[in-house]
Amino acid sequence: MTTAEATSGTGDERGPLFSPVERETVQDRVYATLRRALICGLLEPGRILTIRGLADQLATSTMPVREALGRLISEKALEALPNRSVRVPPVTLERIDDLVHVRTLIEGEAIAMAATRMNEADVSRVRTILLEWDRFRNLADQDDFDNEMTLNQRFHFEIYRCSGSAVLLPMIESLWLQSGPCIREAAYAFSAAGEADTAHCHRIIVEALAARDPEAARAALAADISRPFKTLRTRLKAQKADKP
Amino acid sequence: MTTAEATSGTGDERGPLFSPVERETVQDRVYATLRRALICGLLEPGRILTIRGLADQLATSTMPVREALGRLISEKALEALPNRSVRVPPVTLERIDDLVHVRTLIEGEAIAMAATRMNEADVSRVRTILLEWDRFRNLADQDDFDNEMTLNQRFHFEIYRCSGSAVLLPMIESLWLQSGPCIREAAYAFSAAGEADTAHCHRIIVEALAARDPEAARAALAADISRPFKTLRTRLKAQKADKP
DNA sequence: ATTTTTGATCTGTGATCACACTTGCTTTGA
DNA sequence: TCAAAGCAAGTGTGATCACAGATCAAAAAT
Repeated sequence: MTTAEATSGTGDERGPLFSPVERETVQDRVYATLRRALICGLLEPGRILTIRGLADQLATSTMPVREALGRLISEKALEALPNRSVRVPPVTLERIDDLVHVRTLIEGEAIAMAATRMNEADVSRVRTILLEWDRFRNLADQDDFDNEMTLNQRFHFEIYRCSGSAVLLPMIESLWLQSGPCIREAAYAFSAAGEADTAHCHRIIVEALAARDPEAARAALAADISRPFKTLRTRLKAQKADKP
Repeated sequence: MTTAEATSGTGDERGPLFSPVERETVQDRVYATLRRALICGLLEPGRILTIRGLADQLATSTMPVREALGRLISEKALEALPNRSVRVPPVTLERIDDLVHVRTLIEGEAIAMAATRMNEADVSRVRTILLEWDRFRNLADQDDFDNEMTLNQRFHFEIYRCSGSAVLLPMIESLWLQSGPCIREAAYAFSAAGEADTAHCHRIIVEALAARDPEAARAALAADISRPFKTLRTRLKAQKADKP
C-alpha cells in the first residue's frame, strides 16, 4: 500500500496524484504503425497488402490487423479490391489534382480559422517546432525522411488544431493519409532544394499567423501544399509519355 | 450448362450477357444497416451501442458487428468512449455550428464544381428525382421519414457525384453520417412547413444548375443546409435555458 | 507448342472460445 | 439507515478454427 492510498481512502479528493494509465490495444498499435508508414510514404502506391503477411511482420495474430485495415479502408487510406484483397491506392494525374484541390480548400479554411483564433502562446509553439526543425536539419545531414515528415506533420497539425473545428481535423488527417504515398514519390525529387523551399514557405506561414492575416496564411499554405505535388505531376507526365 | 455457356466458351467476347454477381458480406450488410439508421436519424444522440446487443438484433455473430462499428467510428459517425463502449455522438451547440460551417464549405464546393460540369442528361436526372419526390408527397400523407430522407439523399448525391471528385464524395458521406442524428432531432419541428421550404430550396438549386451558375448553386445549397440546423439550434438553446 | 484442366496453396470471412475489465446489485458490516 | 466490500452478469479484445473463393503452377489434352 502506497502513502497516497494510506492517507486518503479513495485518493480522489487531493488533486491528481496519478494520471490515468493508458490502455493501448494491439489493434491500436497496428493501426498506428500502418498509419505512420502510410503518411511517411513507406508503402509505394499499388502495393497489395495481405492480412497474414502484415500479421507475421508485426508479430500479432490476424485479428487486430484485419480491423486496422478495415479502419484504414473506410478512411480511404487503403483500397478494397473486388478480389477482397487490399492495396494502397495507385496515383493518377486526376487523383493528384483532386487531392491538391481539396487539400487547399479544407486546410486553407482551417488555417484561416486558426489565424483569427491563435494567441501568442499558440504562435510561439509553432515557432518552436520550426526552430527545432532548423536545428535538426543542420545537425543531421543524412536523409532522415521519417523525422522530416514527423516534424512537418507536427508543424501543420499544431496550426490546424487551433482552428477549433472538431469536424475539420479528422478530414485533414484522412487527406494526409491519402496523399502520403503520393508525396513519397516526389520526396526524392527535391531532397536538397525542396527542403529549403519548404522552410521558406513555413516561415511565410508563421509570419501570416503572427500578423493574424487569414488570407495571407491561406495563400502561403496553398503554395506549400501544391509544391511537392507539382514536381510529382511533371514526373508522372514524363513517365506517361515514356511508356504509353 | 446454360445456353450462353454452350455457345461461347468463356462468354466474355460477345458483350455483357451477365452482370457480375454481387458478393455481399455479412459485415457489409451490418454496416449498411447501421449507416442507414444513422443518416435517417433512427439512433438518438448519446445512445450507447453494444456489440452483442446489435448482433442479437441483426441475428448475426459479434464479428461482423464489431468490424462495422470500427468502420463507423473511424468515419466519426460513432464515438469510442474510454470505457471501451461506443455511442452515437451527443449534439452540442458548438458541434452544430461546426457541422454547418464545414458542410457549406465542402458541399458548396462540390455543387459549384458540378454546376460547371453537368450536361443536359445530368440535370434532367436530378429533375426526375424532384418530380418523384413531389409525387410521393402528394400520394402518401403519412410521415414516412425513411423515404423522405432517402429521396433527399439521392437528390443531393446525384448532384455531388457530378463534381467528379473522388476525394470529396467520401467526405460528404461522412458529414451526412455525422449530421444524421442531429437532423432527426430537428425533423419533427418542420414536418409540415419544412417540407415545403425544402422543396422550394431544391427547386432553386436545380434552376441554378440548369443555368450553369456555380455561385448561385452554392448559395442556394447553403440555405438548404443551414435551415434544419437553425431550428435545431434555437430548440437546443431553449432546452439549455430551461434546465441549465 | 499452345491451351485447358486440375490440384495445391493462400487469403479473407465468420463462428466460437478464453481472458480481462467494467458495471450493477446484493450482502455485510458499522 | 447507509456505505463499503464482494459477487455475478455483461462486454470488448484477441486467438484459433472451419470454410469458401482466388491464385498460380504443373500436368494433361489438343
